[in-house]
Amino acid sequence: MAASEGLAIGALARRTGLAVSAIRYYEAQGLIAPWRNAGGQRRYQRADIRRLSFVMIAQQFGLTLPEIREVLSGLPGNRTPTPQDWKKISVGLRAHLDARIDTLIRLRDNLDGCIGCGCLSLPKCALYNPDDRAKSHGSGPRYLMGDAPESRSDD
Amino acid sequence: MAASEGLAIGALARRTGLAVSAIRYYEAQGLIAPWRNAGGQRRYQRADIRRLSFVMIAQQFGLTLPEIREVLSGLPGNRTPTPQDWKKISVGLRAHLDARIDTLIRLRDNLDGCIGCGCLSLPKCALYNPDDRAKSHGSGPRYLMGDAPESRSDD
DNA sequence: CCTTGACCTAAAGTTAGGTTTAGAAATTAT
DNA sequence: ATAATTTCTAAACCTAACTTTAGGTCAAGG
Repeated sequence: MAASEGLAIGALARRTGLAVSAIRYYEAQGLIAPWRNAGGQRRYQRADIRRLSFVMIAQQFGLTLPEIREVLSGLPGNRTPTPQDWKKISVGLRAHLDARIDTLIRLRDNLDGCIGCGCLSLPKCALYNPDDRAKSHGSGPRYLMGDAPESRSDD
Repeated sequence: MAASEGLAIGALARRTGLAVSAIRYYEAQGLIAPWRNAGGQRRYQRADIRRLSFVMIAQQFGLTLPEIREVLSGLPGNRTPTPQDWKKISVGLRAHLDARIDTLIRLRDNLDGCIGCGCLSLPKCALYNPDDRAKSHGSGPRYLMGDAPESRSDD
């Protein structure tokens, strides 16, 4: 139990609730950068607990790992982040979340308008053009709404 | 151009904007059930345009394909769905959407509360327990928030 | 010293939602 | 009757975000 040797990966895992394999994966994705001890094992700073916590929260908000890496790059590299530093990058998260909420609310309003109108399959239906790409998760269909129907005879 | 022979898969693809491969995939997932013509090719009803449109909209709302299949099972099997039928299952969508919006708003409020408090890594932070599983997309971490930290010494 | 548990790397496997490819058969157009 | 499209199936491939496995090393306790 050396005082200032840093946390081993297992300890960090217990502190964050993440799997050890996930922490190693995050490192491969450039989200966290431990140093190595004499034996080649990873050692982490206590501040990394907070860093990983931030990653988990940002994921709940729907950000991808590359996006989170981008946000984290807003932290100072030369010193341990202060609460102010965290606050600064959290504001970016807030904006992201606001945008997602707005999109969903607009989608819901459109649905309300459509529930009664039976237009569900017309290309002009508002639900088809939420003008945000609604960037679906995963690697979804590339051709979503690619081209217009051949004629205007509808179904 | 036979009158009542049904739509070929390519025609349905053009009408919906989906890729042919996606339509076949949806069939494999039980979302749509065409019949076959004498030569073994798939033929679709005009009502299937609307069915697939519904699938696309539900996806934008964040439902998974199994969930969509479940919702679609609320349609009558013996006849072509009427606007009333569509309206009925759309109400279910609306509920789903409401729940998602509520979750995000609660998440946002928690973030607002946390931005200043610097608690980002404490297990008791509200952001850790949005009590909805916040079911992340993909096959995410199995151990999210699995067990509590060993001691209460925090970072 | 020796054993046990934690750690290491690299590679392969997993899920969701599809796409791509390959080779063959059915349709449609000329 | 051809030629050009479409469509068919099965299997492999793709991305994201991880987990699992295999085989070997490090660290701590007795």
